[in-house]
Amino acid sequence: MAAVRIATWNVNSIRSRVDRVVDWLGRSETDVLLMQETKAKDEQFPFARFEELGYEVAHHGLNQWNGVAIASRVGLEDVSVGFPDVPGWGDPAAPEARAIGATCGGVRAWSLYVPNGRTLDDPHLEYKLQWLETLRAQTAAWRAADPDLPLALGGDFNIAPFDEDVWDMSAFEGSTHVSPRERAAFQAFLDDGLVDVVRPHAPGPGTFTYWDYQQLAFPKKRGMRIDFVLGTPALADRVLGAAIDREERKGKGASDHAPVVVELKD
DNA sequence: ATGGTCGCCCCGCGA
Repeated sequence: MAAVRIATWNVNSIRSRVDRVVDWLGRSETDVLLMQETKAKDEQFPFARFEELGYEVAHHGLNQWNGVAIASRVGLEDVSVGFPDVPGWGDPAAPEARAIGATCGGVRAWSLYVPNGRTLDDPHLEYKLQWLETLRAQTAAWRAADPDLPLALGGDFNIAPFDEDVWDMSAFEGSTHVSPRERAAFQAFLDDGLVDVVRPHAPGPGTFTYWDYQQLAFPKKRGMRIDFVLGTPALADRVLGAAIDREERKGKGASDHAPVVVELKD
């Protein structure tokens, strides 16, 4: 088999975006697509549109708010959802975090939608931080059990880890996504030895994955880098290249996030 | 052209 291409994409509603998503899949030679914000219940997900292209799909969506999915044409095994020990997890009424994992082509891949946090004084921010710490500890446990695990954590982290990851820090004073506590929660993954496998291939500043729909943010280049693929060393060693496909942010009917693509050698 | 939110299933709210 040739190289494996893994992508993560916050699609902002799969039902409103499915034509664009499957068109992109057909063109991009992506083998494993991690999707977030499908905004669909499981019974609403358009599985057939992926299956007819040769992809298996696993979806985890409890309500209209978020929902995550993995589409793979290189196998989809050992699917699991969620982190049950996180408060709020599994509450169907919670418009909050979702996670789904599977083994695809020998890589353990997770599609993550990290809680937004809303505002610095909102209880959802504490939930976000707790959720991230639970994920970090879980990831560390998996790695302790299998040091050579090729693991990819892909998704919308709702954190801009460095100043260069937003267009203007002064516009984010008092905001979530850039606060020291959120950045520390992200940095903890890096301190554990996980690697942002995209940044070396798509360096900043001004390299973003998300642009708000409002106020002409995209043409004005007012974006944020909040979508990431973090890999274990066993995965990072296999990275041939990575890119943010900002072309997909263009035009009518675009998601507000661009796909982030990582290519791995066998 | 990349052009002044979008998408939910509720008509406001979260992002």
